[in-house]
Amino acid sequence: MRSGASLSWPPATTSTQGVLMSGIDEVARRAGVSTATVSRALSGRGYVSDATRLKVAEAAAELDYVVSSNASSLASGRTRNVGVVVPSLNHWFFASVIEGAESALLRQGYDLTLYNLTGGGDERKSVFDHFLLRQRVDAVIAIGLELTEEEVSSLHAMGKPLIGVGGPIAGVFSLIMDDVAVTRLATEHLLGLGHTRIAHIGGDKEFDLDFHLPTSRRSGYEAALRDAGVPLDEALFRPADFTLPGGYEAAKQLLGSPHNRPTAIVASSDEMAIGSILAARDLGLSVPQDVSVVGIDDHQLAAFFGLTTVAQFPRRQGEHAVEALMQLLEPAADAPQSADVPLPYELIVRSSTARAPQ
Amino acid sequence: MRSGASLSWPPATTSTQGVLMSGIDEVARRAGVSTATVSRALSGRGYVSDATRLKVAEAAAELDYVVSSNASSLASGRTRNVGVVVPSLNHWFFASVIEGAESALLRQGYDLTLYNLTGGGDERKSVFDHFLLRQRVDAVIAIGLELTEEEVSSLHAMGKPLIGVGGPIAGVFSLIMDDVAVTRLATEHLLGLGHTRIAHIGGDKEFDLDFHLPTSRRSGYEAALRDAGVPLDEALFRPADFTLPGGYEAAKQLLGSPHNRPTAIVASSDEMAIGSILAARDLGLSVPQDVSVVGIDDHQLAAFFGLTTVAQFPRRQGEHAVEALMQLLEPAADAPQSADVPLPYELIVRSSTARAPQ
DNA sequence: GTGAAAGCGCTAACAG
DNA sequence: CTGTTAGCGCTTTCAC
Repeated sequence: MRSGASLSWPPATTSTQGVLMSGIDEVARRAGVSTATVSRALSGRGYVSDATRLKVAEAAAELDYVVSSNASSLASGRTRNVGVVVPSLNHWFFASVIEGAESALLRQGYDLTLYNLTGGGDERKSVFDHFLLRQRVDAVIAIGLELTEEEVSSLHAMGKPLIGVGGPIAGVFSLIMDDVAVTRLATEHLLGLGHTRIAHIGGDKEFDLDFHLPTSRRSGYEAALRDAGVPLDEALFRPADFTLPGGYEAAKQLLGSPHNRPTAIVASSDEMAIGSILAARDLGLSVPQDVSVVGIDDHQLAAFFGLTTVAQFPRRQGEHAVEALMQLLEPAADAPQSADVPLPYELIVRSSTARAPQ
Repeated sequence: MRSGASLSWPPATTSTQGVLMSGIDEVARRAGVSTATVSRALSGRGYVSDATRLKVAEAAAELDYVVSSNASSLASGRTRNVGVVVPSLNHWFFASVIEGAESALLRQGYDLTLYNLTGGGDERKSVFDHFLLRQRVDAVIAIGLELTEEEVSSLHAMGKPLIGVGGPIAGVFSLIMDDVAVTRLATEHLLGLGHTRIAHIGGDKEFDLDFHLPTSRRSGYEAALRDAGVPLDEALFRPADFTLPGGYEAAKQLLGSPHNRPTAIVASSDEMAIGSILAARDLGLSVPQDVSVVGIDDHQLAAFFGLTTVAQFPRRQGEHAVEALMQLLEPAADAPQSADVPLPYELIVRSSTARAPQ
């Protein structure tokens, strides 16, 4: 159970602090300047001569000085920390957005504190009523979450920037994909290969409550068919829950239908698309000879399954959210780019799609 | 791109803080006591009469008072925040441990700040040299990471408790599975079904550098065979990288061998086991009639694939780590349980294993 | 049990 | 460009 170390800690001394914590005044003394100058030199805000800045930097390095973020935050009102709220961690999309945000924040010297709402209602309430309000974060990023007006306005009242990723939040700046266009592209790929009986596995109502993502994607699919003059067929739509097993079930139904079996499937997520591929196999149908499958995401397993998909680059979305935040948080920044560019997406053709049979 | 809200924030006023931030003195005034009493009443440390405590709680509630964690941390030296360092988020095991830790911490009123090292060497250095030292965390949990002596000792010097999960760290208290026993159990399950040509897909050297996990698992496999009097066969071992594609490749080699094809496979992870199942299918072999497969993890997809596996409950490991930490961080705690209990594991039999053929 | 007062370690005016 | 001087909002001795 343990690797030879005892649980008690610190080893022997019970000093509250570690031993070698040098403070700003030690650095000041060593560099022969005032603490104010040290602060300015190290933080970069305010005028300091290059010579002084160098001396200070040296002194700080020699002493292994690291600012106390608490003292700094208390004095300045800025924490250099952002809160990230997610519904769950065990999802490729959320995890990827967080990874992107985390590395972008790290680069800026910011910390990321994570609030995972998997637990349920109580957790959510305490996060918004308590945790996010204790002056520990400068801003919050909400991923794949629809916030209530109350939640938005309490953050709002604290003067904390809030940015949404993966779904629009009423009255809040959000990064969202053009879901209509994405699904249209996937569908057009299939139409271009000569398919006309194209099924769609979309999200079910439950998901729609949050973001209308299922609806948007479905309308992209329908628009593509309409433009191509292909009649819509209710029987070719199946709702599912975005997971692999869900996609499997839905595809089984679609592909098992005795009449007019679809020759292609557009799934609203790669996991559902992979489930569809497995369902086809279990029915003895081959992909892509008998049925073509296209997903949306470019999930880590997509390549392995040879899945044709529309990539949506979630890591980049996380980075993007951070960049947008920085424009608000760091007025000094040279505003490298507006946050107003559309999120990129891209059709990646692999081996799960081919010319329509016959 | 945006949902109707402009990027500028806060809406109009440029006040650095929000509007309605009540401080401890307002609470004190309203409750008719001193700020010191409010602090004691709300934090629970120090003597306060029940009557006073109640009055204070009411006043605080009415004012929506939330302590400023920075001010509190600066004054007390405790941050009520723990740092969690992981190699990556997009892994079932890591994400699950974090989820467990996060919810346990939330329950204790602690925040979790995340340090994801996916980026590479530089990132890691700055996390350990800078981020973890700025007095923002009371302790750190390292998941699936081998820390260098330096890294351990700098945390150590700060007096910060450190606990490892998913691998032992030299000289540091760690939660680890009994990997030998786990793999032995999986192998014995197969032996009990009459299999004797049992292959093992383990981790490759790269992973062994960190935790000797591959080696431990392999020796559990070998011990089980030895005890059953089954001779070892080098040809029945294949290293892989713990991923689904990796398991697929390895299983293809194993199951494609012209002579003495194994009738069963023990994989060191569920993803590799699932890869093995897919490989068997692609070779036209059926699972479990022709070949049995058992994994280790109880990954979220295990049930869908009918995979027999040894569950290792990573969420619980995260919670467990937090409990151990709390014993150090909160002396007042009634020490409910020693951290010294072994981590639980459990064989879950599904449909990927059956009696050996013939 | 409760209040008064002295900081926690840094930043931000303000002078110079 | 740099130093002086006040705090940031709490917690915590120490008296009472």
